Amino acid sequence: MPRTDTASTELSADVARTRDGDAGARIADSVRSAILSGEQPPGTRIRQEDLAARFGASRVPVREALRQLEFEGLVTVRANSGAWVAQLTLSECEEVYRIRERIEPLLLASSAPHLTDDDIDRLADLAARISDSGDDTEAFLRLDREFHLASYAAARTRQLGPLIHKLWNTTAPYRRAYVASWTPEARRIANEEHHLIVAAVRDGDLEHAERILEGHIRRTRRQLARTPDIFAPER
Amino acid sequence: MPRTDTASTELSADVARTRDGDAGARIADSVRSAILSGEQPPGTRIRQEDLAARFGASRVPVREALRQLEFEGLVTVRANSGAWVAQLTLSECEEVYRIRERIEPLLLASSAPHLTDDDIDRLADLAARISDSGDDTEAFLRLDREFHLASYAAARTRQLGPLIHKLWNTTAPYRRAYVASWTPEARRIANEEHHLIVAAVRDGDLEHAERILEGHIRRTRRQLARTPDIFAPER
DNA sequence: GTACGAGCGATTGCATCCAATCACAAGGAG
DNA sequence: CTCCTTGTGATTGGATGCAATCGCTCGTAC
Repeated sequence: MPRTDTASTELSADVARTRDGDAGARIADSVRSAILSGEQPPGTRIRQEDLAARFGASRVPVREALRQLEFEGLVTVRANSGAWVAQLTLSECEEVYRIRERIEPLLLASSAPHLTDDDIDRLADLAARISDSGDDTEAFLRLDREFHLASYAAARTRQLGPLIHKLWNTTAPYRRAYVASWTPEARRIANEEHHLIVAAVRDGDLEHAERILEGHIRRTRRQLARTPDIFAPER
Repeated sequence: MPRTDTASTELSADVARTRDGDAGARIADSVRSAILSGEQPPGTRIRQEDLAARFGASRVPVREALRQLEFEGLVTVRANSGAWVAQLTLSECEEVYRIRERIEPLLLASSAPHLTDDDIDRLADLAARISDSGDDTEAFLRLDREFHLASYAAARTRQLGPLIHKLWNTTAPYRRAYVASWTPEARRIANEEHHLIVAAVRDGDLEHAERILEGHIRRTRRQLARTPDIFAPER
């Protein structure tokens, strides 16, 4: 694996002799982005020793990292057995979307009043770039995430923000798969909704922004069932 | 500390020579209930060595337990410094309630269709016993929690249920304080709402049940600001 | 040929040990 | 008298090592 190899040297060099008090968090960060980037798809086995070697650390902080990721829903740990990149069933994924449907509008409403005009200009720019991304799925995923998270960035919230971040992350591996399956029409609608959100936010019409966002997420949820094969079998 | 002492012997005896693969979880369970019961109020320092000694374990599983509790929002860990029982500011607590307001109705709606008549009878019984609990705060807290969680118990959900459980837990130490400050009138309204929820569930009117529950939580949230002194100072 | 059980390797779980860091207190300079 | 500095004790962070557990293979009985 040449790719992970370069990553490992870079990271172990970075980690090697620092003692900032939380090596586990750094390891978790790295594993998290590996999962989010699709480098490690759901179901992949994660061995503690491997990670330890990759980071030049012992298995103790690795275990902490795995625990952290477990509570973030990105990793599944089975006692005395091992850890795997978490798999979601279709209904679990729909569940996450139903939750997001209800609380992301709340976060947007908390953030929007604190967004500056510059922030909103940046949102508009992102929305435009998403529209221009054509059928480049990776670009869409990256920009879409950036757009929504930027719209929430001004919220001064210690509970809701991190929670929603977590929900985004747990479904991230699957977004990649089902976004790729969208029709041009579905993408066009999503793009429209982005622009509508920007307009509502700029207008200060929080209720309207909330409603569009709710519909945006709901519509996405209803499209999930179109690609049931990407999910783990129901238990 | 005679009280924690008895607890310690009991627990260490229980834990002593089992190796079921997750001592950390067991330690976390115990610390969690100590926090939820009010035995360890917010702000209490938690020393790893103490816990390790109490459970006859080393500090390694204790650290895992603390991490777990940190991600549950019950404990705050500062690197190289220590762990404390988490403190909430008033606005953080309100945030949790705003979240619950939006997603607990969803959980109720997921659960209600699967509740048997016996389950609903039991809910009605709990609602009655809550009404009868007078001004016994501890009884109210226990029964109220039992009532709501029982109303959610039939939901077959791997994401939403645990999340709401977590939200309940993070605010538990404060519920104790502000419920004690409720007027008889406030309690009476809460009791009414419990009965209304039971009636709506029995009737199969999910939308109505959702609306009452939402109002139930919102009303509670708006009463929080009446006891700002029990919360940590805003940062 | 199939099903069951014992043995072995691989991997995790936990205890012990050492080093790094922080909080606090005492001392000295301004 | 106040503020900064320095050293010491207490506590956490992480590495190493050993024991328990699990999955797998191979052999054996039916």
